[in-house]
Amino acid sequence: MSDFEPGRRERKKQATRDDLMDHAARLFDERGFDAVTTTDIAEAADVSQRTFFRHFPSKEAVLYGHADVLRRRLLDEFANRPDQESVVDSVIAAVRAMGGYYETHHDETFLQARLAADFPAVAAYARAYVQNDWEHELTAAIAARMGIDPLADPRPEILASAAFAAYRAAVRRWSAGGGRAAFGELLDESLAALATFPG
Amino acid sequence: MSDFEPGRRERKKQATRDDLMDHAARLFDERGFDAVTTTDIAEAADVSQRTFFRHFPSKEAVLYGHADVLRRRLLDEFANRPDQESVVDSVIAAVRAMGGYYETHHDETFLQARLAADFPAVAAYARAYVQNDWEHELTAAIAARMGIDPLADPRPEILASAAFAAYRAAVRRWSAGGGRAAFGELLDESLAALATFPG
DNA sequence: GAGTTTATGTCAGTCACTGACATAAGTCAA
DNA sequence: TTGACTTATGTCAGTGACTGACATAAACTC
Repeated sequence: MSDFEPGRRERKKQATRDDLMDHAARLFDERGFDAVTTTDIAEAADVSQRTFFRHFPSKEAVLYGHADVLRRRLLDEFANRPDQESVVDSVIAAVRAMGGYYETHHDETFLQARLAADFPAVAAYARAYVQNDWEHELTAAIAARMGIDPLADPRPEILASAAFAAYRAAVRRWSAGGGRAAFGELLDESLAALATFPG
Repeated sequence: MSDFEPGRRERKKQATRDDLMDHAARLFDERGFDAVTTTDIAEAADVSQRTFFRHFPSKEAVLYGHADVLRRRLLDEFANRPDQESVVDSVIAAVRAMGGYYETHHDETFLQARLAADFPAVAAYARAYVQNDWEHELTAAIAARMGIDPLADPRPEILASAAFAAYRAAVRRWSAGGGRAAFGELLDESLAALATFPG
């Protein structure tokens, strides 16, 4: 299938990328976002600062290096929902599919939430790049499923945006509780409000 | 009332701020966002670059110097809606109240839309700071009106987020049409999808 | 083993943004 | 009017994110 065994070059590249992400997370955790420079991260991973920026387009991006994994979960789940299901229920299931990542990657996701709460630049990046990307892709998928043009009809965008608002509300509650609650349950509670909107 | 006649110092400060905004808009319009430096803007307004950053926290912010005017319209309109009106209708009216600004300030708002379409940093700022702020305030107002805690109940955030998704959809259609359509009508069409959500 | 591709290092540069200190203009009271 | 104060601005020096250009060595291909 698509899981080709990559060559040594590709493996080393991935290893460098993972190293950068790991050391960045550790340093951000220890000192906070602002007190860590991209040079600090690069040196911790034993590469040049230039290499850091070849792997990540910004200092914020290294914190969300797995965003594409979540995006894939979202879109795969949506695509696999049965056709007869309502679009809202499919959207709920798709966003719900992202929730599992918070339980299997607790430290990573909780660090993201903590830093987003403490550092406006992190929150802005998450909102304007990460979530915006997810929302945009989900909007396109919804429109395709509905057979309409997302540029002409605002409904797909509204639905996707509402779904991610529920997602953010769940993250906020989870983060406020110290990350101890089961994220999946909070997300379910939050998404339930969608099904009964504007309830 | 609150419209005190400000003193000369305050008037000069406002004049400097307005100068910065005007020259920034002109330069952005002529050259695009990236090709204008904060020093360019400061020099055009005949002040130091340091003064630019005393008035605006970032290069992006000068483009949205009137965001608080729109925020006020949003919140004032929401607060003035009759109590017996449904919350969704009040939200629609509140967002609708922002629409008039696009007609009285066509060049300014169209420039914002054009730059946001062309420069990711502008779009990110608009989304993560400007709209996020409006959305947050509207969320708080909705929660107060509903008598619930916006941190515990996701519904206010979902509603506010859906409303601004409709707003963005209207801006996108307006911008794509070269700003020639009546923004208020596009916004009305977009917001109509809210009332029938998830229609 | 030769030729090609590419991930990385090095270097120099731009520019957004900030703290510290000095100054002049505006404000307010005696 | 004068004098004390507040504050908007200028100047200066600095930090750090991010980028283009060029060189090199490792990995890949044939």
